Amino acid sequence: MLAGYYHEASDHVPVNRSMEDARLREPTIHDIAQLARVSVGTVSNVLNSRQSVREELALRVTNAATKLGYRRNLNAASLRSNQTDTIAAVVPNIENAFFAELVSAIERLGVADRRGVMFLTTGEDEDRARRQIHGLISRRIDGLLLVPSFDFLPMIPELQRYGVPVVLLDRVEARNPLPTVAVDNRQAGRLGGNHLFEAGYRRVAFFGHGHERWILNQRREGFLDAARAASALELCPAYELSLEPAEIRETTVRILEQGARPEAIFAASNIAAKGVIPAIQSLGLKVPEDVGLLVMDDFEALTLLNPAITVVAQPSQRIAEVGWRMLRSLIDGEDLEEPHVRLLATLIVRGSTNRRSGRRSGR
Amino acid sequence: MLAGYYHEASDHVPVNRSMEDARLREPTIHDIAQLARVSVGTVSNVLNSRQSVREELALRVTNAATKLGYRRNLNAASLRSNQTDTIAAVVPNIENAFFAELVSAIERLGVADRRGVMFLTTGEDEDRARRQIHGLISRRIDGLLLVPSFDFLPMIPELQRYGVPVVLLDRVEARNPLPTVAVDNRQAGRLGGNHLFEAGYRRVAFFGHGHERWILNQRREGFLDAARAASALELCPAYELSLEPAEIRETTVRILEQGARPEAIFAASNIAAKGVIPAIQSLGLKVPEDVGLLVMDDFEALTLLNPAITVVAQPSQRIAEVGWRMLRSLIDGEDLEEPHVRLLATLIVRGSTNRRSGRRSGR
DNA sequence: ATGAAAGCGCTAACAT
DNA sequence: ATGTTAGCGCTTTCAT
Repeated sequence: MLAGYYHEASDHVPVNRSMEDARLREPTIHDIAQLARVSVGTVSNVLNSRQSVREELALRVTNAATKLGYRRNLNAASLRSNQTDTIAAVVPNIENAFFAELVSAIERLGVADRRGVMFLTTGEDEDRARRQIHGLISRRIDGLLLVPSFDFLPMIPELQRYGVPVVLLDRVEARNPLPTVAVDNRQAGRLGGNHLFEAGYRRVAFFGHGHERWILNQRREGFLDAARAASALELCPAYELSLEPAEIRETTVRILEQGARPEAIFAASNIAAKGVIPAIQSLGLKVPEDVGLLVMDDFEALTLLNPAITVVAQPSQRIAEVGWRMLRSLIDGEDLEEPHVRLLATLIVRGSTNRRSGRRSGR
Repeated sequence: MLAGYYHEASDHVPVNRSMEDARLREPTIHDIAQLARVSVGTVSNVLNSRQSVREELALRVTNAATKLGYRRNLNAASLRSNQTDTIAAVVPNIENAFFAELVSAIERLGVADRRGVMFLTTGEDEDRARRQIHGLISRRIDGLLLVPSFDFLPMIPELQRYGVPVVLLDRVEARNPLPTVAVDNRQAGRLGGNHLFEAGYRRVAFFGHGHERWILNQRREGFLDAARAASALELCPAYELSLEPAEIRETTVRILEQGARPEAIFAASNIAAKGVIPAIQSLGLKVPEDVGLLVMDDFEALTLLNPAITVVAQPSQRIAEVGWRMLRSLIDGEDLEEPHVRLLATLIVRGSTNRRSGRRSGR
């Protein structure tokens, strides 16, 4: 044996790798062990601050690691330890500002928590979603935060088998086999409705789009709660549900042109808003004098419009935080005290629902 | 040896892991091999369609794999093969629509190419960026697409040492030690300038913001090229550079209130636009009659405004495609025929620069 | 407290 | 064409 991997004494060590080429190869804990004259076990313990190691040895190890420019090979580590320090977040897309915020918040949590985060989008495509999740299983991620954009039920047994805990975010129904975190959509609808009725609007049209019927219904119920409370129910019959994005614009135009034109519009999602706003503009109607406007889901364009649009905002940051905490509990094998969390939406009043003062400058 | 890894018959098959608990454990290629009565080598060959395997055996293997619900352990595979089938994309943030598009495009390429993509953002924070990249090295990713938002030069030796090829996107200077793909910012500035001057505007103010001085200068040079060509140079002295987003609004107001008010504004980035637009609104000026507006970098809000805003758009999709192709070449050990690619920006004319016809409805 | 050695699941080199 | 086996870099168990 020509050039022992360890020093000459021991002899179960590769021949073909001496210290010389440790400068060329990616350094391993063996290189560190050799340089610091300790065993690989000790190196591992020091680097992961696991067991108590004599301070002097620990110093030798960290010095050697720095000197060699060592970077832990997480693939090797997780092969052995069965954890990857990686969690994944799957959302429908990131062009939607709400998901972009959610994803950003999750990433910040990951950085703070020293865990890697893998983001994937499904593009609302079931097949792609399936492949993405298979990829995640192959990478043996520690956990998954998922905004369902497809029928994920068939995936549950597989995820379970591979020990991947899942927390569902945002698009979740009442009863769910997995833990969930979402906004209270009924409260959100009520919040928006109350504001409109309190602002003096009576005949209010409610527009949604049809990606998630169940959520939309919740928002609508909340809106109707508010209408009932304001005794405005009979005055606001003009609401429409589950329109496709493209249809929303046409429908809005049609409804705004009819005899008893709605005094205000509740756009129940940002996609709905993108149909409603051009419709209002195309008719040359002024907001908020001719028609009031309230949108659910904040996004940047709404603050750039003149007047800026009043919104009911989802607490994306809080959703991320609570979801993250729940997922961590599951990863640590703890039980969840409350597997279904609903968070409150908040109202941000801007110019578009200021009925009394009429249009004001953008200031 | 009490409990051999392998079982009695062939003597190298697990004892403590019989077929029974293969239903409980995560299945491995050993389980498949046993069930299909072939060797692990053959299983590996079939699953990775590497060598020619007799069709009957191949079928037995794939059947067994399906039956067991097998998912390849990529960590183990890459430990051995030194490739992870994963590339990473690092961008400053994803709230910026341009980066969101870039990231989405990269992910689509990843799906098509059957590679995992890890996204990370730096939040323009150097320290966070460093940690993110260390995390990527620890995961031994195959390659990196990076939008620099920090001084990445010190990271290059480390990335090189760990054999991670890098392609820089978007924010890149003239001479760069790494391959780059970006829009031709000078051409983009020229394109926007030409359009404004051709539309009849003479006194045009140019606003940028200061995150990437070099890029901004390029856009400004292009704009000045156009001014020179239109002999409008002496008529448009009012341009400002490198303002912070917050300042841009104030500065815009100040300049629009001065005597020889600019007839049009070229907002050289989407961040600049977010200062310029509220400024124009707050003065009650009408676009495009009182002042024309052209923005570099398309984003959604610009189409929702009335009139919609004319933009010079970056080819985010193309940038992603070219960057991806270059990275793949590097991963495959090929040489790049052209390491610095510049792509053309495109002009999208909307209502905000239609000087002659004045304001029109949003249709 | 430290060292030795087994082995995680896979690929690749080699043998047949 | 198929089987056998070493070993990737790490963690972990067991000795000491």
